[in-house]
Amino acid sequence: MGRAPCCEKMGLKRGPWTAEEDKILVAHITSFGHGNWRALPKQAGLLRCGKSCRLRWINYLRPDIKRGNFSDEEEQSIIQLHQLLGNRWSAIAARLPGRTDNEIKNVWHTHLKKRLEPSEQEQHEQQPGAPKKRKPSGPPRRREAKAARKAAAAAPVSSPERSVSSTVTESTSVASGAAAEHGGSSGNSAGSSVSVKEESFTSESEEFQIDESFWSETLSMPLDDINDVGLMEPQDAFGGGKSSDGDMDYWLKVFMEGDGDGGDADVLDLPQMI
DNA sequence: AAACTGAGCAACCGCTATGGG
DNA sequence: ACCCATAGCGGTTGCTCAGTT
Repeated sequence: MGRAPCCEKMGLKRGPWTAEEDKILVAHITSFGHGNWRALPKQAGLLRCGKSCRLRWINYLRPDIKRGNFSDEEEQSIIQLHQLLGNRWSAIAARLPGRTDNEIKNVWHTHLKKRLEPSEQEQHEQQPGAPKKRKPSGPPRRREAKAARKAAAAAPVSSPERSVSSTVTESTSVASGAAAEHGGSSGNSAGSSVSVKEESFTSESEEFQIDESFWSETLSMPLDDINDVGLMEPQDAFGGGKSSDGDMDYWLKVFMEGDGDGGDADVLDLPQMI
C-alpha cells in the first residue's frame, strides 16, 4: 500500500537519541499528545522521522515503562504467552504492563529462548549441550549492570545525573489515583492530548524535569487505558480483532478461560504482571 | 593491560493493517 | 470500491561494553 518512504533520509537524523532529543519529544508529547506521528517531529522541531519518534516514545520514553530486570513471574509469563501466541510480541507486551514489545522480544531472544532450548534438548535427547565457553551459570551479571545503567539513563526526563532516578517502577507503586483523569499518555493519541501544562519543562538550559505529578498521574492511570488494546480485552483478544486472528483468539480464549481441565489455570491469572 | 568475544539492547527496515477521503 | 497516508508490528542490524583470554 502506498507507503511513504520512511524518513526521506534527507536531513533526518538517525541513530541513537540524545538526551536533548528525548527532552524535546517528551515535552512535545506531554503537551500536545501524539496525534500524528508523521507531523510530530516537524511540530516538535526534531530532525527525526515520525516513525523513529514513535518508536522512541513507545519503547523508551513513555512514562509507564517499567524498567529494570524482568521478574521471574514476568519471564514465566512471557514463556507461557509465547507458547500460546508465538512471536506476537505486541500481544504479549499487552499482557505485561510496563513492558514493551521490543523489550520482550529482546529478552526472549537473549535469555528465554536460550534458557528453553537446552531444556528442550535435554528433553528430546538426554545429551548435555557442549559446555559453553562463558556464562558459567547463575544470573547474567551483565544484565543487572545494564539494568542499573538503563534505569539511570532511562528516565528521559531528568537530567543525566538523574537525581530523581529512583525508578519509574518505584513511583508506580505510590502513584496515587490523583490524576487518572488525564487521558493517559500511551493511549494518549491525538484527542486526549494531555493537559499537563503544569509540568515544569523549563528552558533547555535548566534541568529538564517533569513534575512528579505527571508520573504519578500517568503511572496511575487505569491500566485499561494503557493496555486497552490487548490486555484481556474480550472483544479484541477474543474475536473482536482482526479476523485473521480468529483461530489464535479462539485458542487464546480457551487458554485463558480454561478448557475444562484447568491445566493452565495459572496462566489465566496473569492478566497483569504488576 | 590490551585484545578479543559475544551478550544485550536500542534503533532501523520493510511489511501489513487500518482508516479516511 | 478504490487509493493513499499513517500506524503498528515483527525481524534484523549494529553498537556498546562486561567478561574472558
